[in-house]
Amino acid sequence: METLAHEKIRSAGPREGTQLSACVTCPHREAGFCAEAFRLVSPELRINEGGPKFVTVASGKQILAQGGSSDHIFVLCSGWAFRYVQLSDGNRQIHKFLLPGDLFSSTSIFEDVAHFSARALTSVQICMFARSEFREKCFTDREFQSAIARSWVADARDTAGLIAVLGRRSAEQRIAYLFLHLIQRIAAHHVIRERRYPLPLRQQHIADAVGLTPVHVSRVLSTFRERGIAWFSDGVLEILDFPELERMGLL
Amino acid sequence: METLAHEKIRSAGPREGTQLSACVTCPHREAGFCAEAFRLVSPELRINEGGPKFVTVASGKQILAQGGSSDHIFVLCSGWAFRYVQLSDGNRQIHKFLLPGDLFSSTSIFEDVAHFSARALTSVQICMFARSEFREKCFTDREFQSAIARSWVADARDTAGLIAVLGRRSAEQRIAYLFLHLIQRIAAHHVIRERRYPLPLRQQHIADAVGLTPVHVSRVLSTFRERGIAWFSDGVLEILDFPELERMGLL
DNA sequence: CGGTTAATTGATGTGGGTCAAAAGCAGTGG
DNA sequence: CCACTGCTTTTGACCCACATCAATTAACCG
Repeated sequence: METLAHEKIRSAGPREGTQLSACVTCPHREAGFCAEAFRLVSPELRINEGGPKFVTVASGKQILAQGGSSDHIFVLCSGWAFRYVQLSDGNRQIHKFLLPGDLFSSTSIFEDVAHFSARALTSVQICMFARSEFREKCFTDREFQSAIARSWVADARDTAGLIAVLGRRSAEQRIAYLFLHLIQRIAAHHVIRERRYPLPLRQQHIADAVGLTPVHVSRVLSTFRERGIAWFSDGVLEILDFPELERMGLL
Repeated sequence: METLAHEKIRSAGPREGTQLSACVTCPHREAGFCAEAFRLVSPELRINEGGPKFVTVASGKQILAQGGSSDHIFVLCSGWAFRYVQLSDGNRQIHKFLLPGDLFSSTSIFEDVAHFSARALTSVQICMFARSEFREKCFTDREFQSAIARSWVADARDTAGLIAVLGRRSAEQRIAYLFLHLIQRIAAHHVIRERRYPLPLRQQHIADAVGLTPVHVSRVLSTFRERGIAWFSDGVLEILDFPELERMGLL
């Protein structure tokens, strides 16, 4: 269990400077995202004295462990990560991919024991806030509470969608759904050129997210290519026939 | 689409009286539950002038329609209901069974358009509160906000569990999980005798909840009977070998 | 007593899992 | 520059859990 405790933790310097430098070190150069990460948490929030803590976690490393507790709220500043449930048989089920600006979990504001694990997909920068501060702000700041609520509602929506997809849809529909879902979220931050989306996943992650085996994911992706629907490789997804993908992936 | 608009809506009389009479008419006689239903919403909450509205909905009727909007929050007072997502191909995926005392959805406090449908499983009594009141109380009443947060956290937990089960578990594991999950929730209100639990579901509902066909659910339930694990029929679940069920249904 | 809805059971089909081999590719070190 | 290693993806052969289709029974009900 190599969780955050094992990672280097440093206190942030001046906010603007730290954000920008964090972005520069991010492998995806998502400078625009870092601002997003703080829109939610609002500028005057402070942990103890020195401001929020920043943490860098290497690609593939575990960030949170299911059942573990922390008195911090995590916000992803740069890079990608994902939340998952670890099953007793060693399998895992990914239930959310985290993009810069996302809270790791909005519920973590009110629960100290995490019911999920989280892992870095790329090298990531994380910002940590004291739960007590966050919770207090939830009572006193209406704007803040609304922001949390929006994130909560979006989460509930996505989650219900994923349940429906896992319960009722075929392999290709599941993957189409996942692609469409991620595309939407990426497009919300990014300006996209030529329908090419950065998607730093392995086929294994897709499999873990939609309840298939990596072998079968590979086969389905092959048919997507043959049929001229979408081309996924090396962390880039290129959409060739959007209407068709949408037809398959729509609930 | 026969939603609530088509149902008889009447204003509540004196609270205590109405609650109790509601319970008497409930086919499951869950008198103890109704108190639960109001623990969350707290006694001094009022809609407009006349107090909360009560609604009775017959078994099998739709209560909320996905995409529909309402400016009320629904609380289930008696009977069972369920939330589901309606798919474009006519299938549905149940993602939560509602027991007396449950909010239909805690997110509905902050979203006016529902992302799910809801239907009565038995004849049910529902209590409706104005969203504006609910939301306001969320800002001003810490106790209330904590209660909402608890319900939210529990929901997120259950939801993550269900996703894992749908993505990674076999038919019998899914059904075992569902049984254990419901048993836990029932036992939280009820005193249970002889491991017999009232579960007013058809096999169709089980199928819709765990992503199987009713035919296959029937087969799995048969093996549960043959193996002396559990006996489900006529809305009653009897557990014969709890350890075995738990072994199968555990995440 | 027919009509309806739920559950059971059997026969058959198939989507996706499992197993295994091979190929591509990046990193590493000599 | 090349062999070696580890990781990911691809491909093929085979299998099985669950779906589908269909017929039968059971329970309920006006």
